Amino acid sequence: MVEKRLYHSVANQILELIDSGVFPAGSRLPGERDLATKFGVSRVAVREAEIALQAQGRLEIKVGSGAYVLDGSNKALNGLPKVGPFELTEARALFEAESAALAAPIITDEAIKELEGYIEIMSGKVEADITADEADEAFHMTIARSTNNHAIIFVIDSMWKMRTEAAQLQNVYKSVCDKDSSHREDEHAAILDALKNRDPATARSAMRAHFNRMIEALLVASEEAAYEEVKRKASESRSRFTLTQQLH
Amino acid sequence: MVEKRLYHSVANQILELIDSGVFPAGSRLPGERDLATKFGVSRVAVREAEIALQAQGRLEIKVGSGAYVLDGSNKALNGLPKVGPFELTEARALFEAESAALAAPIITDEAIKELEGYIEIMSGKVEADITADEADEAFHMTIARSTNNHAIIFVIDSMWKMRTEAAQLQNVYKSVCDKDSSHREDEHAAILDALKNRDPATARSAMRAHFNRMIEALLVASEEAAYEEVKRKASESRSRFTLTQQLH
DNA sequence: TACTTATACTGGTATGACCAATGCATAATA
DNA sequence: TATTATGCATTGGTCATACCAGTATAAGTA
Repeated sequence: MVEKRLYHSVANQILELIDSGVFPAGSRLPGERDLATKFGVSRVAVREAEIALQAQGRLEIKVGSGAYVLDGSNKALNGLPKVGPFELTEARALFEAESAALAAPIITDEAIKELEGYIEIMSGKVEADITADEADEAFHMTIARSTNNHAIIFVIDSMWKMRTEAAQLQNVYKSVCDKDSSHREDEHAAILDALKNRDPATARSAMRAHFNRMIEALLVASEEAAYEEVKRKASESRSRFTLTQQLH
Repeated sequence: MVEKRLYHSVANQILELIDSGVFPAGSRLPGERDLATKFGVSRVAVREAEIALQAQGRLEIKVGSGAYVLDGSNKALNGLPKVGPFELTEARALFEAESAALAAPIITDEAIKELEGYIEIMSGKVEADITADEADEAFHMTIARSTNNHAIIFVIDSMWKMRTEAAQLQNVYKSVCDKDSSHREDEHAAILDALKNRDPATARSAMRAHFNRMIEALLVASEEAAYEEVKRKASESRSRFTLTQQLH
């Protein structure tokens, strides 16, 4: 990873030390002067790094005492929480369905046209300067923006920026998304259709179905995986989610 | 406002200049050296302030060129988006209702007890080291945590941290919350009751009703207000929200 | 033993210096 | 004249050093 600013690099090095257990939560970091010599940089760089980490909620800096490690086990590099693919998809199913329902009665014709464009890009029928995945995100964000509700827009945008915690989970997630691309078209078309009809209830259920099927695919993929951790999360997610499905 | 670190103060001064229109979006800030002498601080303090603002997405710093103001008209001091009370309550109605529905089947007895405690605190029947408002927030966050879904917990927590953009709107919001305190007890009791019965559908509708009533109160209060801006947002919010209500 | 005090830390801030990237005015060129 | 090359002033990035103000702990005192 290339860092433009030196303090980014220093911050990442500090995070590595924390995550590797050298400095567990609650412990005190070495002084800025020590870290500076240890990393071969000036004290300024260490200060800026620690300030950045403090802003991300990973450190608490006490004057005259030191910098203390906060429990950041549930936080990713970007400050957003670490979430597994199951709970992330579950949350999306719930929230994006409501987003679609809210958007349906008030979505503009321009937004509809935009959505049609993204679907074409995802199908690969037209040339575009964005990838299919980027078009996927744009599709969902355009619906969110159509709610005209900034809180909803922020929330859904945040969920797109969250990343899964573990590498193997992320790989499972990615492979599912790839295999999913065929279904994706139909499901997006169904969502768009409901929006065209300005039908909130259908838009909601179509969006739910979209994510529900993604969860099902995730469950299949995770059961094929060799990791117990993945299987445990799968069963957790399934027991909750199946119940919710029955309610709609 | 008391700032612990100097760069906080400097960052706020820079933000004031931006918000007051001295440096509009897209414009270039004076050099770090100029700002340092202007504010009567060292260049280090200015640098740290600009780094913090960059992390908040308010500035873009280009080496050799300068610091450029990004459009932050929709962002509050804490980095979260500025949202009006209507859209915020609307988003809460949607998302927290789903949160309650998801939590209902799996909420623990311990969490139920905790919720009962918060209700007692809000009613003023018991002494506590937290205020009624803090108990209110704790009530909702406990439900969110009961979903066991970190994405949902993060989202609902974020919405509690959002603040309304304009002072007059905030006052309207606050006064409504105060007048609402009597209803609040009953509504919270209804939510708790549904959770006790592990009934997702009822929990969802009870939570919706809770926020729906708050929106109604907001609309009444805003129509009494003298500001056209408030009235406009009220009508916007009502036209959307009434429709959504019919769907559940 | 209990309390005060001295001292060696810590982070916070300031200053001045130098480097590399940038951008613009100027000069050299086609 | 239009275009390109060049030089220099400005900007952010980094460093070394110094000093200040809290903090914590060991030494000293009652």
